[in-house]
Amino acid sequence: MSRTKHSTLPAALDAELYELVREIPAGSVATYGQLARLLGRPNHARLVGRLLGRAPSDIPCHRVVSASGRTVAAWSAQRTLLEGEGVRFRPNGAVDLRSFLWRPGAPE
DNA sequence: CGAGTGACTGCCA
DNA sequence: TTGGCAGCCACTC
Repeated sequence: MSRTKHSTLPAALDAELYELVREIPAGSVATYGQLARLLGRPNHARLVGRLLGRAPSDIPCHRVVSASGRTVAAWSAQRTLLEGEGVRFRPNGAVDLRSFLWRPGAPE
């Protein structure tokens, strides 16, 4: 186990998170808190963000935004990628979650 | 072991 | 609608 015994979180958490993000269809977005909740850790939204930052390029982490619909400030390409999938942004620079928020289990 | 930091969230003025 | 504040957890110094 590379992970030290001091870790309070299961090592499988990151693997589950990556699979979850892969389930997000193009043209939809999810929030950090939403993913954290699906993982059974509603308070770990910040951890989700950290894991996504360390996530491999195979993960469409650009489909994850904050609860306000705000994209990563230091990641200008994220907005470009989302727009390329059909996601529209509001004048204030935030995603219109009301229309593009991913709904697990719902038909596309 | 304490303090600071961060791809966050929800409540309140 | 916008902005400020506290709570949250893991990592780094």
